[in-house]
Amino acid sequence: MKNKSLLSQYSIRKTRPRLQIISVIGKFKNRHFSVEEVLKGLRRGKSKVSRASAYRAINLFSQKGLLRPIDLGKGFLLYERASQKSHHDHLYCINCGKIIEFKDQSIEKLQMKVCRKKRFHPKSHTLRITGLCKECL
Amino acid sequence: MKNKSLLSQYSIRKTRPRLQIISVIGKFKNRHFSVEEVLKGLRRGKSKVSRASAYRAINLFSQKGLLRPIDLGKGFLLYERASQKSHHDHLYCINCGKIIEFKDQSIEKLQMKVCRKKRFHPKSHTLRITGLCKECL
DNA sequence: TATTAATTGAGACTGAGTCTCAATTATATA
DNA sequence: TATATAATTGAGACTCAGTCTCAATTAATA
Ligand SMILES: [Mn+2]
Ligand SMILES: [Mn+2]
Ligand SMILES: [Zn+2]
Ligand SMILES: [Zn+2]
Repeated sequence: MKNKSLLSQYSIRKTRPRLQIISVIGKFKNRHFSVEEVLKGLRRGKSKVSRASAYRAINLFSQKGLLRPIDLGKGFLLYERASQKSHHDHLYCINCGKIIEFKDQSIEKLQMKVCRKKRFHPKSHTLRITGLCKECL
Repeated sequence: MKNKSLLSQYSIRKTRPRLQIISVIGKFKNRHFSVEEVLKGLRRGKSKVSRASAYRAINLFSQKGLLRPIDLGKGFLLYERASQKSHHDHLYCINCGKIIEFKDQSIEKLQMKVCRKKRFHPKSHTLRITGLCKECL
């Protein structure tokens, strides 16, 4: 089945909790989601997966590259399916919560340049711009 | 005295807790610091300022522009004196915790350009690059 | 100095996330 | 397929940063 092969693809051992979590995540489509939302989804589906296992699984999935954590400075992390789109950064509307994605290759290049100058070896970066979207004026 | 005038400068009402907090912050020099570190500093100096007041004061100072919050994704905020240097971004070494500051006007301009294209009104941004500093290879 | 509004401290509380450990389950091998 | 071994799980206690409440205190101002 599809979710099982997804886990093998990322060399993650297949267990019932993990498959249920993957299935809930699938329902979010393209949305960014939190671990607590995954937990709610599990509960709605009568799944008994524990909070600890949900956090463990989602950390593991991020580790293995299946998910990508997104830090919008909300005090908890959001996640997105890594395979659905490649690296990008986010605009975050403080009024309505909307998340706008963008990708800017020139910014990325300049970041690399800064790192070279400082002899810094980047592992990851977060560029988040907070403000008001056009609907919120 | 110096700290009192600092508070008037930012139109912040002068109270003993706030003056003690400012004085502890002064001791950090240029270092980025957390609220809990300020609290430790207060305790070391036998001050009885409460945790609630420390958080309240530091939020107020950030509001008023005396401090600038820095989000390194550690699960809590750090702060720096806003007047000591103008806006800049950070490289953060995951191995030794070192924070390297940088300022890149071309990156800032490209960010504005992204915002214009998306009709987004930026209020603030965080660009943090996480990785290994040259000492940590 | 008296009035009024802002600030404070104590400690209970919240929310996200981690930890422990005995019980369960997946995988590898015979 | 049965068994051994190692990985995973669930329950709930726990941590840590930060917030809240509210009566008591204190600052600004006249
Ligand atoms: Mn995204
Ligand atoms: Mn800085
Ligand atoms: Zn909006
Ligand atoms: Zn380092």
